[in-house]
Amino acid sequence: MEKIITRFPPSPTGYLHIGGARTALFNWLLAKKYNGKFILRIEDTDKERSSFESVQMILNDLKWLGLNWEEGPDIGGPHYPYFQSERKDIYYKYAEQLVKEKKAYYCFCTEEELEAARTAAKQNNEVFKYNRKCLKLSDSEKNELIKTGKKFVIRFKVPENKEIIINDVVKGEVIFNTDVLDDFIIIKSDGGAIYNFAVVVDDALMGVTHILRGDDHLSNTPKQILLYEALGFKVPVLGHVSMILGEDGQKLSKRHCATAVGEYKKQGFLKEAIINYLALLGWSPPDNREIFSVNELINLFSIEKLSKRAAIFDFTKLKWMNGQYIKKLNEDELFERIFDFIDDKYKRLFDNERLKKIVYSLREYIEKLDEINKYMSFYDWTNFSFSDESNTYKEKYDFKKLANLFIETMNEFNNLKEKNKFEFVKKFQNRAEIKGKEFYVILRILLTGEVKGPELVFLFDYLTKDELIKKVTFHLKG
RNA sequence: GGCGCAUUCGUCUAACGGUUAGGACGUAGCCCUCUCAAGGCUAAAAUACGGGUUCGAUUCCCGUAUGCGCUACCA
Repeated sequence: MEKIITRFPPSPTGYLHIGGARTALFNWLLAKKYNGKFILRIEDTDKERSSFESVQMILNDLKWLGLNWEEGPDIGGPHYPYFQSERKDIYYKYAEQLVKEKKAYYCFCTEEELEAARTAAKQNNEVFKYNRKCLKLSDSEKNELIKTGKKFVIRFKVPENKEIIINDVVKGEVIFNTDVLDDFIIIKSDGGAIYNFAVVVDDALMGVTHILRGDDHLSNTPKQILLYEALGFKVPVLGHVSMILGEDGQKLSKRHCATAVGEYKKQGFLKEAIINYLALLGWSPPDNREIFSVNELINLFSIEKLSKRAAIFDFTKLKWMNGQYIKKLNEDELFERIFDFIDDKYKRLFDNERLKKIVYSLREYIEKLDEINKYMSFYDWTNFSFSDESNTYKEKYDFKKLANLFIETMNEFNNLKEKNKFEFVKKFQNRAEIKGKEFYVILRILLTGEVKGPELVFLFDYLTKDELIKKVTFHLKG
């Protein structure tokens, strides 16, 4: 079997979009599954909108997700260069070839002329198609125009009334008639290639065998197939995956939630969770499972299970999945990955060993790494404040008195190791004379000011006797 | 406007002519429990509409509706 070669060709007009990441993932999974090759190519034919910063961001985010490539702009490869902006000559060469074969022609019509024709067509309720004015130009007329320095573009001569059949591996057979197309431009007046031409030349030259991309490209595909055929290239396997939408069914945008992969990283999403969630958005596994490691995804991935439907991005489910991954992390892994998210305040309060254990004790409470600080205050013995929910208890009990009792009792213990903490709690309960569950509510308020939170026993596990006393002392300060 | 694609619980999806239409997130309830989470169990919740084809349609075909995409010297 021929080696599978896939690619991801982002245009560097911003950060890596979550939808782009999914497209990259599908292509990457396909390449990995069949021991193929995954190529990264930068589509920066539009100089106005492209930037080098974007290239950097996109590369970083892809690397962070673990979607590595065998050929690309930073590492090179046999089909160098991997920036389309540096491949101008190649495109021009192939365009000239088409002109020579009379499959394409020079067009000297100005943008203004075309715009006028377009608006005229619109007014008459007609479909605009380029009128092939320049196709009728004689060689001498052409040469004359070129001599005067008149700018020109190269147009592809679209065959008339021909059916183009796309055997899309996702959508199935899709048929277009060439009559809906007009002679589209392949080379701009500045000599640069238009997207549809550049992709075809690049994919063919780079030996790309399978293309999975957003279905916004489906309508471009007949043009591309025409070009493949005209250039004598083999048409690769094509699959158009539906797009990712926001909760209102509109294209996913910042209005809905974060769209940049980098933003998810910043919020404390694990790359495993993002990969897993994205894989399930538009693809389904053979069984009912939902949590998959990257290797499992590589094994299970198949084009046949790609969905035709557009999918709405569900931030809540992503969070749930992220929580699942966080819970699976061991103490060291969690600490390493969450460290940068922890407030310096807490890093000063606890040494790393203790901080690691404390963070681990909170792993079931967070769905994103950046939520950790919200729960860290539970352990903060340098601060205290009553929450609103504790008000009714505040009226019922004298916390000043309880605090004194707490400290008095605590001082009878050298430390809180092992059984001591339970003995202390029992002793304190007896002296406080509060029965059953209510006692624990009171103890919780006394120690944290809250009526809810992580298990109280953690406090006795990870804070020292002195720290607990200091914490309770806040009640005595008026 | 033209062309194309899509349409199963609120959301992601399974069922490739025969199922009580399955799972997951979310929601609600119960259990566990010092609270909250986590976990376990249970419940409510879907085949857009109208025609065919067929013994039988979520599934195949044709319309309609709705949504989306393309229709650029953007990608």
